[in-house]
Amino acid sequence: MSSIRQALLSLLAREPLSGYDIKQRMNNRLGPFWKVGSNQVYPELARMEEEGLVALQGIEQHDYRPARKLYEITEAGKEAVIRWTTESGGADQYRDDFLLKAYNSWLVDPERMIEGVREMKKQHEEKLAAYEAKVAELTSQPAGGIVADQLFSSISVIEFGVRYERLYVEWCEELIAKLSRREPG
Amino acid sequence: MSSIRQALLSLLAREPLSGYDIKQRMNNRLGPFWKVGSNQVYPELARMEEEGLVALQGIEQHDYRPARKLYEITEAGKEAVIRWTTESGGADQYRDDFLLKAYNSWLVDPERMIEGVREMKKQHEEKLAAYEAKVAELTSQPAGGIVADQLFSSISVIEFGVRYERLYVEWCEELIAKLSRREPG
DNA sequence: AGCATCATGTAACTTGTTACATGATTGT
DNA sequence: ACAATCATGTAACAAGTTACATGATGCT
Repeated sequence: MSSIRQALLSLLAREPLSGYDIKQRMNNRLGPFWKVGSNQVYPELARMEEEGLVALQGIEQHDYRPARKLYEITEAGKEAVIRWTTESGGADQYRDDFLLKAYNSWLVDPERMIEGVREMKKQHEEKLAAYEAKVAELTSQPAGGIVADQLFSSISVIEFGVRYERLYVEWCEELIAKLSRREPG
Repeated sequence: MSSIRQALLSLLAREPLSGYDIKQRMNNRLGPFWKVGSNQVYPELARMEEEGLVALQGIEQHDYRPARKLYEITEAGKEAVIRWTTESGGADQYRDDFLLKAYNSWLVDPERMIEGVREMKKQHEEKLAAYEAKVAELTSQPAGGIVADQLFSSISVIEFGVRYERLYVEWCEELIAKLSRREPG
């Protein structure tokens, strides 16, 4: 099963959404955790509707705006998400271009390399700040019932992001330190 | 520029290799950090040879075995790696199916979810052990000159892997603890 | 007898990415 | 005037995965 499909169903399991909503959720809210384009969202929604995993709940029309096609998950869709969520699968392989660049660090001038690492560090610091803000925002939200469980799940995931970015930043710092020692002078 | 191409060139920058060697290096040595199939390696090598980034160094023939086509990196190839390594690029987006499953944890029975998390934790513990062994192996290797720099680069990358797996295992443990609290009883 | 290893590759298929296309309105 | 936002989609291309194909030897 394709991963976008899983992502869409996971979002729709929480609330009815339009294709546009989904794109926003993925690119802004949880992004840059997962990015998708309209080309993936709309055709996949159509395919899932055909297969009965989602259903068109209705079409909203606000003034002049283009019509919003709201989709909701069906029972079959919910079952599919639950099945996938509980089924066991191998760990995804981690893949990052920048690690490959670090693997090539012996090839290039340390000073040049340090520049690149600093830049990367900065980018991850920004992500870290964004995730931390998001955790704070979600944590301060008082809620009960099913929503509390949803919040708990969301926070767990973003918490992972926070730690991941922290680890990345620390690793960059140490790499810079090590490369500095190698520098002539 | 495709990532496999970069991976192949990064390996060939260190020493001449055959397609088979490259596959082994990626799937065993550094794997499961990065997996490739022969379908990606051989055509890419051929393409890079056409473009003058690598050159056929010679063909080895040991007894009965199929001929080994040894490739070496050219000056143009080396320049391309260095250019790519020093050029700045956006941080890769992190993507992991299991996080999406965690995002759906509110949907499923906590006990079922805990099972899945335990399984995932185990897989990452295994990767952690493998990376730690690799770091130990590389650290104990005495070497000087250019090889020392190559070793330093390799260790940096695997060190990242060690920390990443450690973080993953810890996160799994905490998720299990949190899910346990949610369980009825 | 049957499977794994070494070593090369091809073919078919599924995913993901980049760019294009439309069209009204609100903000600069 | 020009860009951005809302909202839908299509088309063309690039990348990655799974399965297939060959053929000798060594191990169980």
